[in-house]
Amino acid sequence: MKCTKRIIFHIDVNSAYLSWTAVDKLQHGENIDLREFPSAVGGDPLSRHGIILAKSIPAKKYNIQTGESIFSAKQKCPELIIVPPRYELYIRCSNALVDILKEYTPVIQRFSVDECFLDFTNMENIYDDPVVLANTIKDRVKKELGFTVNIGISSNKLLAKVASDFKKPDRVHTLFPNEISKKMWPLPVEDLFMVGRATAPKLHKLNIFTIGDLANYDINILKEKLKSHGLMIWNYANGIEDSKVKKSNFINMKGMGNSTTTSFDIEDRKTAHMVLLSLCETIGMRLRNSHNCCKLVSVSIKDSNFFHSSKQRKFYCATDSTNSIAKDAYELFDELWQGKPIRHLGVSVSELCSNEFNQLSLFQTKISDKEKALDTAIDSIRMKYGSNSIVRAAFLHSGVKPVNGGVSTDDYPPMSSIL
DNA sequence: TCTGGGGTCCTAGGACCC
DNA sequence: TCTGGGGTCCTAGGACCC
Repeated sequence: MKCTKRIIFHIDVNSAYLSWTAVDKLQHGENIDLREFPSAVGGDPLSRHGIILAKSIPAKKYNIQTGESIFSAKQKCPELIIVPPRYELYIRCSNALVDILKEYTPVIQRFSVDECFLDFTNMENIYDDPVVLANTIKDRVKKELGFTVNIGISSNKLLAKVASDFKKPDRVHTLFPNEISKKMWPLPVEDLFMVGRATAPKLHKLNIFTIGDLANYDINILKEKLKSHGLMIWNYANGIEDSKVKKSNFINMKGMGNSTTTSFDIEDRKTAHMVLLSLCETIGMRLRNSHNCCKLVSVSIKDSNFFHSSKQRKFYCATDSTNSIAKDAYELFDELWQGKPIRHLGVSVSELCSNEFNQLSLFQTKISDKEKALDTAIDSIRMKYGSNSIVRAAFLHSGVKPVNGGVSTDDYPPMSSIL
């Protein structure tokens, strides 16, 4: 069998949320460029969303970490500039980037809002040098869109992704198999994809500190200590990975969820139910929008001490009705909740199936045609006039947002944590 | 003024069936 | 009548990613 060498790019927007805000401000006449100052995108602490979502390169010098509280970031750097997140802007910027990338290859996987994989295998007749091509793309994005990207090039997705994480910003790096020992093995093991907060200390205990240590470790011991995860990261450390660059879409989506940290602790069942309903509104819309039904509903609670619990239940009849999902969510919540003050509530659905052949269960009553028509009518009003254009009476004067999570009318694909 | 939200996959224990 | 095991499904929790 002929074995052609694959050419994979991984494109990563540098400090995406922050850069996109910076560029937008410059385009709207502001004369300071946030990227040149210690700055960050962060939520509002008053509504208990006060964490750092993205930081500038100067902010990085103060050891400010994504995910840490704004409070602690300000202690590290009192002059840190904080700007609020703007998700609609990010989606627009992400789409603009992908529009450019599509001109170079149709084989694109959107891995998240700011990362893509591109496949250039068997295209050497069109592009003879991948590094030249990557520089062309990088410079064009910078010129036309105003933000910078890093591009990693290799023969598989894992190595391309590691390469794009090398020196930033505005760079192209290669990491082909013959460069692994020189460029990847000296890096700390926590720089490897899938070695996170829990795995790193376990590896340190085994005297593994660099990716090279991991690559050359006894695979049998790793498998014994870390099960299948041990084998996977050992393969990664050796550059072994062969997943395809796959077009992401709603068809292979496994589940969807919606959750929120409320601005105050919830202490009564009625308010909790209302928040659950507002979360179900968005899930129902997204299900119907993607022509899916779900068979499993799950509710999660984080109490004011940050203690998590969850409960799930299977439907024997797949549904996309907001009301029936909400009804199940209420029941699950009532069985789960111990009465402690609630900080965060979530609803998620999984075991999705197409809504075309909706099998009716013998044990559950049919969702009435009337209810279906109502969901559809509400969806179209919200698509047209916004998600708050139509609101359930129960929410009036309640202080609870009637629709939580917003309505996505575009086709921005879901993200993934697996290659 | 302390700690978000949205995904996927894996594991372990118990139920249940043969 | 001294305690089997294999398989599958369900559930809760945890790990990882962005």
